[in-house]
Amino acid sequence: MNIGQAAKATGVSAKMIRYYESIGLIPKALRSEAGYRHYSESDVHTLRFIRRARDLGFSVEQIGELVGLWRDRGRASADVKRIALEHVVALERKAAALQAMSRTLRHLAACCQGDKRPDCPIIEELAAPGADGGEHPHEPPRFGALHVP
Amino acid sequence: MNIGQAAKATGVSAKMIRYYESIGLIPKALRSEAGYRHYSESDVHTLRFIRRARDLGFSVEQIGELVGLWRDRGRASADVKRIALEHVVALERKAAALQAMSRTLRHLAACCQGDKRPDCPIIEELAAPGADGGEHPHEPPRFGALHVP
DNA sequence: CCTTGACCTTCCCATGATGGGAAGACCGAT
DNA sequence: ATCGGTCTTCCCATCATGGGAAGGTCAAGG
Repeated sequence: MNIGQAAKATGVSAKMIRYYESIGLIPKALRSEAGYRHYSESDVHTLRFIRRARDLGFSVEQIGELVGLWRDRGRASADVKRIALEHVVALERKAAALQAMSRTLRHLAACCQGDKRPDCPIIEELAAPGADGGEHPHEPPRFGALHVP
Repeated sequence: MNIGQAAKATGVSAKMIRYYESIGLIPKALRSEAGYRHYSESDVHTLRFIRRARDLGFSVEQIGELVGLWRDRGRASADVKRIALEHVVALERKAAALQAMSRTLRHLAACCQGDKRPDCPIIEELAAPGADGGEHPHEPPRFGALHVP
């Protein structure tokens, strides 16, 4: 199977398959004489595994660990569970951060007339030094970056 | 005020202040003879506005629009509200995506013994072609990227 | 046999917002 | 004058992904 077929069969783009190979997430594919990559059913299986893990928001690094555990018949399910739960924590933290922003904005927007006049509590909040009791040190709430695919 | 002081006063790093200038989000700062950037109270005000907008998750592009509206005394609050509500929609969509992932993983993890044995529903779900009725076209759920700061 | 179109290869660049760091100039205080 | 802190610009890295160019390959049909 060529890379395009593998891509269609797994939902992982050819570009990404090559990328995963380049960073060592998957082993180097066998090549035809002409240099075309060739994929077996087993490779396709692995790629599907990877895609599902990506769909659950795991980073490539985490996926590497998961693939390793998947292959390891002697794995402890505790290791898998730990990775999963760490990810759950990260996901929920990020979701909460987004919802906090959303909530704030919805409240502000609810107070905004939304007409032709310029008065707007949203702009005022952004501009306002309003009651900024010690907002200063601005310890920026630390969350990791997230790419929601 | 030099860039370092402006950074401390606003919670926007000097690096980012230069970056915002380079992409035109803020006008080019006045320079001292030696080339040092100089910031007025008004500039600091703008930077604080920008930081608050970033804290609410607005993109730099949206912030550009918001700053424009802020400066525009003849603005229609409807324009501000529209930008805010579009952002709310995006935020909630992303939060929902994260929570869906989290929920799935939590369910799987709840069924995982988490002991020394290898059996693990998490790994099985990732590996399993399980009941994939037409998962095929893999229309990847389209969300934008998000950087939760 | 040759063309055509679909596919493959590698390589480079871009995204978005941010940080890291180097090399060199400058400023203020001792 | 010297030292520590600060400024300048420039380049590179992140993370996962896509775009596109330039060129090689393959299969089908003329």
